[in-house]
Amino acid sequence: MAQPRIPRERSLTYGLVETLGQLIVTGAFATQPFPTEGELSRQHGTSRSVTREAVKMLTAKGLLRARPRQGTNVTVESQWNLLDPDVLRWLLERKFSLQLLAEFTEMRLAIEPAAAALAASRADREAIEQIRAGLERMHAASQGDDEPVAADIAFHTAVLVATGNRFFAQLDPMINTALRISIRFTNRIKGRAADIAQHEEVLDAIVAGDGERAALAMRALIGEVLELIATAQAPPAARRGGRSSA
Amino acid sequence: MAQPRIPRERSLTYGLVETLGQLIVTGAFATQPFPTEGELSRQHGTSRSVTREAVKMLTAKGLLRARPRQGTNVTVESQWNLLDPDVLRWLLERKFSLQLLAEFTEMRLAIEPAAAALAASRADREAIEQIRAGLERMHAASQGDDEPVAADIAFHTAVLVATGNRFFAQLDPMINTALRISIRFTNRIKGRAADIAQHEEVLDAIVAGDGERAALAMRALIGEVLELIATAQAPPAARRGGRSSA
DNA sequence: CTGAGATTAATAATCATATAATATGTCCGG
DNA sequence: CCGGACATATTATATGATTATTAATCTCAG
Repeated sequence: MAQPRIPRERSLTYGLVETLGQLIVTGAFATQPFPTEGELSRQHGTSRSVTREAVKMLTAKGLLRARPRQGTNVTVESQWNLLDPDVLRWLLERKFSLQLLAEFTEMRLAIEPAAAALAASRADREAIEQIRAGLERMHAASQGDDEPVAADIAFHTAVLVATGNRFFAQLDPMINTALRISIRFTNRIKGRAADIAQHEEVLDAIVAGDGERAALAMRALIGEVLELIATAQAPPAARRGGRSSA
Repeated sequence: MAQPRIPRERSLTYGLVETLGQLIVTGAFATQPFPTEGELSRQHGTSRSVTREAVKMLTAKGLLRARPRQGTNVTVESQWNLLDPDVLRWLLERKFSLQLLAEFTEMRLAIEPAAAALAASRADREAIEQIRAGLERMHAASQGDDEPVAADIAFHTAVLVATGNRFFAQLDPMINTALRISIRFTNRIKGRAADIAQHEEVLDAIVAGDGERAALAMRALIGEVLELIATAQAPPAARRGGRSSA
């Protein structure tokens, strides 16, 4: 009679959202129709309440659309809300593509230099301390005393917050999510130590209140990432010794 | 026994989301605690299912947080997802502030010039036709033959889509929502006819494939809006004949 | 008095079931 | 061939009961 006491770090509903979200983005329902409410409940052993709420959340993320009698359907990919950290994470983790990573980096190239410039003109002492703390974590990480990915993310988050602009700050969860996967990729290509100096340049410019220089430094930083991705995307024939792709 | 047949354009759940969302952003629960599940059902005459699903959607938008025993609470404003069109609309319509509008425009200033540059380098014939169509609607609107707000929005949407970058395209619903209110404001300050030429410059640059010029033109366009807002925000003493604010 | 640990109680989370509303297709009469 | 009545599948809504979680309270040894 005693339930197995499965400790779940999240509720049943969120667990189901996670499971279904990953299935959807990987195209599990591209050929077969999306299950009906009752079928979902049976397949995943959850009540209809839980099922319904999970479907509702996925609808809010733009992945599903439910209508009476017609059933629940997966929407076309262009309607998926990439700005939602969950959706973005599912795509990058379960259906990774350099193309998507390139598009994401392209957007960072628009956002973050502007954020650095705003930070230079407006960051208060506390905000600058946060940026500095991120940089110091990167230094520590290069010595093996901190987690390099977390350190890098802390730096970029601090810059976004330092803008004092709520919209830039709101982009943080999404950028953090993608950055985590992005770094995983770029780390395989080049060492981290090299660009700590570039991050330092960004901080210096912000402290000096020089928005233009801060933007340029940030642009250089992200531009390099974009180039790395573009290189990896280039047809293998253009690279030495690459395996032919077909 | 016949139900009153109230035609509801949206479901009960979405109606409740709308109602509660507006109440939350206007601070209706700043002093009093947020009602419990059962109380909400009674107050709004909806079932617990509907109530729960509405709460879940507002949780996804970052406005609420529900925990057993503690109840459901309104989160701190910094956690509200401004990138969600609903949240943004509620804020701008029900709790308008020039400060928020300024921050939004600041972000457009980062996004849209970059989008214009990308469009210049990548837009295909179809995408350019969409931008041109938007511009032509603006012309028509200046003659009273179209809706000026819709025309302006169509133009900016077309540029975002023309980037071929899914992230820029995804920003569209949010920018559209805020633009609708933004234009309502700036229209009160200046006539629209003046800046059609500037929009034309953006299109010309994109057609010519000149990303830098396209970005500059777009930046000028949005920069003017930001200046308008900044002027309106300036302390009344700095303006001629303004009423004292206290 | 104090603090750690056990107990209680309030509330969301989940489950189960029933009814209503709404599209979608089918069939029949014209 | 067409249009409307009707059947049907599925989501939407409603309701009551049970379970899990956790803040608050109480207990009691120190």
